[in-house]
Amino acid sequence: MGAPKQKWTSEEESALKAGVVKHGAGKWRTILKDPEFSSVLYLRSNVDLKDKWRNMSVMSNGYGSREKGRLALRRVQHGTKDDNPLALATVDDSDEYESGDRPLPSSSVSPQIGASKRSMIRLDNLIVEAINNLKEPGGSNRTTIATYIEEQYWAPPNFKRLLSMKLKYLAQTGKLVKTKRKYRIASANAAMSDKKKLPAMLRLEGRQTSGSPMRVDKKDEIIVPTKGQIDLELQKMRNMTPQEAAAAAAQAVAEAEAAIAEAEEAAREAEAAEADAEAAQAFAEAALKTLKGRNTQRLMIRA
DNA sequence: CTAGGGGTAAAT
DNA sequence: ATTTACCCCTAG
Repeated sequence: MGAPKQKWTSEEESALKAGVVKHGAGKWRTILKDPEFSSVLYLRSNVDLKDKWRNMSVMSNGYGSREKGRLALRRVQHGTKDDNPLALATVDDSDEYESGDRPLPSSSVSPQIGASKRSMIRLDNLIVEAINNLKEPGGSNRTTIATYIEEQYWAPPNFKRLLSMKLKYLAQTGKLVKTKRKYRIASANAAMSDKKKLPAMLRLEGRQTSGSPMRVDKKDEIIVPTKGQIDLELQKMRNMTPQEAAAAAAQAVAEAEAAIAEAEEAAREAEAAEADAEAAQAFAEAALKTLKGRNTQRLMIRA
């Protein structure tokens, strides 16, 4: 009935995102068929892709389609659920403080309104993915992480700055542990004030090429797709050559993300909706700019 | 096939 | 209780 449950790995999510950027949202079967992604997504069906994309959209953005009923006022239900995403600001500690010990008071790192987060899960995921995939014993330092992400994806102009900001933030909130300039994913039971929410992505990609005994039902098929939707900007991009489209889309997305982060940084106290609106606008502008202008050469490449 | 509505159930 | 992954079905 339901399903045996198989969490999507970050590789799969990345492949899906890259696939959407490359072929457009909705071309699930094409993405699946693309040798570029099939190595990662061969266990998923076109419907899985569609559903996953739906879930992802619903999460990050407001509501892609499902869960249309509820609105943004999700926080504070019965006292258990108030995570505090934005702990930045307040005290700007001067960078390095190497002692491998972070205090993390057991109660309320900072009061926080905790109502506007909905926007920046992306870079977080990228960082986690980078650390996970780099698999360096003591963790990875900022440069290594930056290099990894830059190689796998398209790096925004101010990426370095963003990354530093993010890293600092993640370390502050205990999602990452910083030791001697290296970052590790926080372990499940460490650095968690109370029972806040934790990354929960430290599973080690348990899926391998060999046929797993379970779940070999009716997967893989191959056919051809037709539609897509994402955004009007991306629609237009589809008329370009695949490479141009990929480059333009990648840049637009990267810039939109940068805009999101900056919007949040600048107006941390503003509503999430506000930031989202700005991001959407930035996205559109970036897309248009890229469209009519230069052909960026950078592409998203996945091995 | 795809979008999207609806649902079950496993994780958290 | 919510989130997440998968399934199913229908209309287009």
